[in-house]
Amino acid sequence: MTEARLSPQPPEGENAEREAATKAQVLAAAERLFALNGFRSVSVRDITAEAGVNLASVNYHFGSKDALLFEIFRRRTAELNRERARMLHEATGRHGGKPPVRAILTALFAPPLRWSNQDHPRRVSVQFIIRARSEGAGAIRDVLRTDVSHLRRFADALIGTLPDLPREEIYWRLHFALGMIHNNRFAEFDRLHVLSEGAARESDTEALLTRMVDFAEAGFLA
Amino acid sequence: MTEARLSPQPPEGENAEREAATKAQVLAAAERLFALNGFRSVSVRDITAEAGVNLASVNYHFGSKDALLFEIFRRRTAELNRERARMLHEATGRHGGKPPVRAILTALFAPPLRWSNQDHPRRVSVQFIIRARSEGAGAIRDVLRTDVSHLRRFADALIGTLPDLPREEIYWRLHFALGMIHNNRFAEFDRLHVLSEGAARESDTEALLTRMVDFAEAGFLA
DNA sequence: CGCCGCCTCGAATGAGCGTTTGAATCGCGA
DNA sequence: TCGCGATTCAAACGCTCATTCGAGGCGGCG
Repeated sequence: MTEARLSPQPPEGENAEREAATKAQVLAAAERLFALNGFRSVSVRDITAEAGVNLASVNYHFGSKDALLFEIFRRRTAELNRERARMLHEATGRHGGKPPVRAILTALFAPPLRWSNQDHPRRVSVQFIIRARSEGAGAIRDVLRTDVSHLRRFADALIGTLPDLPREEIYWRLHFALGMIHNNRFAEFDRLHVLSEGAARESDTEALLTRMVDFAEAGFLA
Repeated sequence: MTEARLSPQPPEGENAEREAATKAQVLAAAERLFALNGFRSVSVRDITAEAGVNLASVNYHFGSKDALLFEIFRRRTAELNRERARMLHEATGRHGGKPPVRAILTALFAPPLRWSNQDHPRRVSVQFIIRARSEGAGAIRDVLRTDVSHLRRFADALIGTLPDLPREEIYWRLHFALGMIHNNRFAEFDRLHVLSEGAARESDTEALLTRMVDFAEAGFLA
């Protein structure tokens, strides 16, 4: 966890936005460390060391360690939900208001899967969100439990497309589909690699997306 | 987290086995607290207070807090795997060596779902296992990554029943099916309650089992 | 009765934690 | 160049944590 810090001052050069470089470094380091090791295992000292900034920066810029976690969570989920909603909206337009199940599921699955791509800038964000969802307490848990507006779009789209399926059934199947995504943690992939003796790899994102949509679509149309 | 302890000496009376009462109390309290609040959030003091035993008991009986976690994890996963293997074995016998997909999936899903029943003695164990799987580090992570012997039984059964489906595909779909179970955390159920406005409740275990098997079976037969 | 393992106890240890503090430094408009 | 608000810094604070320690209790056996 304790690692030597390199280049404390120059912010790696890749990022164009320059205002509040310290804040951005903290956000990036914290997201990465939280995603890999969880919230309670990572100390403020770990974060500031990795970011190459002073220990007090976290409390100065974010107020507390909890607030920092929530801030990252808020940003990433908003980003993810926006992308999903955009894809759902596009699919709705493409299909005259009633997108097929396959298009709805693709809008749900594609964003987190594409983010998981090897060289995607949001590579760790999906892992972060999954961890924050399951480990997060307090404010995060409250949001998870009460804010269902994002999911409702998808539930409503499915209800419109599958009018003969009882709503209760649709909610359950949506729950199952979400479980399929949340299981995409590094550790689970590792187990899959071992079990399949290397045959099943998640590196081909589009193939995995097709697989997941196939599976879930069949479940919804059962 | 800090709670007044009641009846420190008499072990609640319900449990017949009396040897090493302290050890058993610690195991029960730790499992419950870990399941509800996670590993890092729960202190040894919380556990011993809830169990009504001395602070030093954990280190005396188990060596360390980490070892305690691993011990509970080992016991519960062994128990769960045994139950699953038993059901798979029975289904295999019932169907002359080639159980249908539905029977295989039922053997996989039924044990954790039945444990989740309101008045089942293993009610918190499923939540504990799910949390330990996602939060556990060190020894637990190693076991998760390398010990696939239990899953292999199910993968092999599925391969035998679906000889035309590429093995790689079977491994992926098994991965998806496992995700459906791991998503059965209290917080996710809460969200489902809100989304469905109370329509979807997990209290009817057998109905939920049928739903899950229906969904996953369709995915496998797609 | 007296000894001896096993177990329990209260107390202490030292490390690590999140957070606070007040001074130093920076960047920039006047 | 000066002044000032925003930021960064090293240091410390107070607290909680897992773990350890040595003394004491207890039960069974000689």
